[in-house]
Amino acid sequence: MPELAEVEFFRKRWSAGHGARVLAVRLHERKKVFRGTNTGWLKKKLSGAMLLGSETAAKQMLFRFSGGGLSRAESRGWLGLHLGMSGELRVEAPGYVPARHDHFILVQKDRQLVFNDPRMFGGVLFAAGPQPPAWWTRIAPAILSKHFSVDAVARFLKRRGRAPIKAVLLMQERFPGIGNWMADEILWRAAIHPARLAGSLKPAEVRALHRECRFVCRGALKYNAGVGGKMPPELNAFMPDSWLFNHRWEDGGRCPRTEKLLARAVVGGRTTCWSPARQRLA
DNA sequence: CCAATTGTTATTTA
DNA sequence: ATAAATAACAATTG
Repeated sequence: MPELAEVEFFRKRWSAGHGARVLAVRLHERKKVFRGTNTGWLKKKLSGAMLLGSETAAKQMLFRFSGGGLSRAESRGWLGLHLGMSGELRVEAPGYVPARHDHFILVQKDRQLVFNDPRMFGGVLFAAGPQPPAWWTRIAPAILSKHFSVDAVARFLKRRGRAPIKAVLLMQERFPGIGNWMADEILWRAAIHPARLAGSLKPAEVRALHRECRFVCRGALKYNAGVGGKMPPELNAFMPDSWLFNHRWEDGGRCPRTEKLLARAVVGGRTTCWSPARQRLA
């Protein structure tokens, strides 16, 4: 489910708890989402801590804490959440009883912040120290930042020249936050067939790809991230019908620009939707 | 029972 | 050695 904008959408839900203390941490320590994380330590550090604020980068979320079990020298706690394929964040009432797949809960006086992930491809990370940890600072610069230049994209496409462009768009090291539907939306707008080899794109196509990456990120954030309270299956209600998004899963769906039938196949290992009338292989 | 799923990573293949 | 393809992870739904 969660790509760039949905991740931002879920982070905003938990911002209800900014400025409030964590009274208790509830977690299922043997669950896969805690792989590589010391849950006893995390629990100790966060109990009594103040949730200061949060941010997103790509598909990651970072929540900042102070106080609680953190020492004076550590100063800050850094909670990283990744939603994987099926994760979501919710806010529940103080008396809420954890349900199936609620793997991690921050209990506050007026609410409970719930991390739920049935398939557990997501993850919970934690670090303590004055500066944010490497797993956060190493995330590639955002597509909507000035570091995402046509040149950088062109160089990356050359380096990954023999892979299908669809697969390359999913590489977080250069296209942070892009997921399956955004990649298809970008290629559809740029009129590039998803199976084209990345190294075969002409300069004009690389420029179009760069432009549409930014357009789709902006639009996704505008339509998906700012809408309060609604769950993702309903998010598409806010996407314009002029986007591929609203047609891509529907059998017999038609391209909003050509009205011709859309095609679906596995490209680069993922189910891919495109408009054969707009996106040609040659 | 089979196939599908908006993600990532380890392993295998080329 | 490098990069691309594939399998695996886990749970649920159709």
